[in-house]
Amino acid sequence: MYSNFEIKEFTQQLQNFCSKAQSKKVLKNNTITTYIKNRNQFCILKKGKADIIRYDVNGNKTIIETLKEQDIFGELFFPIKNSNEIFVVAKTDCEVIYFLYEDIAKKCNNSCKFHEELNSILLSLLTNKIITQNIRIKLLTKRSIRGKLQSYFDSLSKSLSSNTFLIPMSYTDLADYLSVDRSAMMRELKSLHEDGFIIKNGNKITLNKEKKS
Amino acid sequence: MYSNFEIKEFTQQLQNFCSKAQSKKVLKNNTITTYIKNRNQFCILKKGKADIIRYDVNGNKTIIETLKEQDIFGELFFPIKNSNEIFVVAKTDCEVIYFLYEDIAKKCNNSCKFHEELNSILLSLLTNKIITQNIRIKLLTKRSIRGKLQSYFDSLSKSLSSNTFLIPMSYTDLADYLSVDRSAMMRELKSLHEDGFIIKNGNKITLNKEKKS
DNA sequence: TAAATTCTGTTGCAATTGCAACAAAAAACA
DNA sequence: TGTTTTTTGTTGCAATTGCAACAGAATTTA
Repeated sequence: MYSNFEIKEFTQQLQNFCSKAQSKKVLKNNTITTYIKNRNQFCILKKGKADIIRYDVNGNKTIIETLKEQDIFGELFFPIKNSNEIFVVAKTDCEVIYFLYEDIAKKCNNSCKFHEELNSILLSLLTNKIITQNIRIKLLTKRSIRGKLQSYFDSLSKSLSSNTFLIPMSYTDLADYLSVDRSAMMRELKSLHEDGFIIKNGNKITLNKEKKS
Repeated sequence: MYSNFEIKEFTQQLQNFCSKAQSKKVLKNNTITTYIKNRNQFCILKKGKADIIRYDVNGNKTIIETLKEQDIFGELFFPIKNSNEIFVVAKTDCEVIYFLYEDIAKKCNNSCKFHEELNSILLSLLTNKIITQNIRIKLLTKRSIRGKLQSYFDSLSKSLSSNTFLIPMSYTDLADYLSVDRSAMMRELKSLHEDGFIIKNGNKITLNKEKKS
């Protein structure tokens, strides 16, 4: 598997190697891409943060995924029925590489080194995505809001190697991400604080390692 | 992307091409593999059905994934802390191909056609996995048991192109898969039936296309 | 800098869900 | 085949969660 650094190196150079890979810059709060039926677009987030969101028929918003640098996304992963269902929205100013699967992933006749490496890089990116999704699924399968919060804090704490951290999104978005009611989540945060599992100070959380469950 | 048929063709021949890919047969209810820290095993389910399950500290069982033929799994996708956390259990008699990532995915010097194709096939398998996971996530983010059931029935109905179908697992397992209490789920099934959204007859479900929500 | 918008924190209340427990049916086993 | 185990279907009750609504803080926009 490739390291984050190697992947970054490669994506930075992608356009030099392949004219089919295009890039664009998208300002904060703008739509990076919508999901279009029967198009097979891959995108790699070169810079910035973005959310993949869905609006259901009732207008309820769900954050499907939160994307960070080097994350991959695109229609290939969502066989959708109707367009206008899924959007990718820039949370900060972003830079995106995008290309069609057909244009780039097929073997070229002269089996160039570039395409070989691209294949390997894609493998790495996809594996990373699967890992991220597994973490999300683990979290969503927790039966209670408390369990979801603890699972989320746990993975955040692990990935940052610290018991104290800032929640990297608003509590409103966190509720969407955990797929629970915001006010119920706030109530549960208070209760976790009162029970001594966490210390909450605004969006700064400190886990109490003594108390585990 | 490769079709299911092409992938099947390829996996059947995998062992002829590569001595590192091994296979084994596992009888129903036996453990196919446990997840071992720092080992990078890929497995492809050649024949049969299997579940990836997790037991948490309280002994609660969660079905993380249900695997069917051509599905891919392995440690690469679960960065786990402790072994003995995740198991893959055969639901029917199974045949499995397994190999270490290191042994097989690295470029070989003579850039053989086989490795090139393997890389492309892996890309296809991983993409399929991501799609499956996205369906699961979509389902799990539904806030109510009713929503989860409808989302599940919907995708089942679509993949089988029929409004009538048999649930491919027991209701006990379905509750695990949807991550809800079984008795509450049974209650909701009854209510869906009474409200005319479905006709339930044992494990046979018929969707009422008139009623949509 | 003022106005508008979004986010946080809170609460009461109603609806949903989980838990526990049990009997009947079905499936697995020996 | 008869016995054991698992699954289904049900219910009462308690706990959790979602919904609605609101005020104040913080942030964004003009």
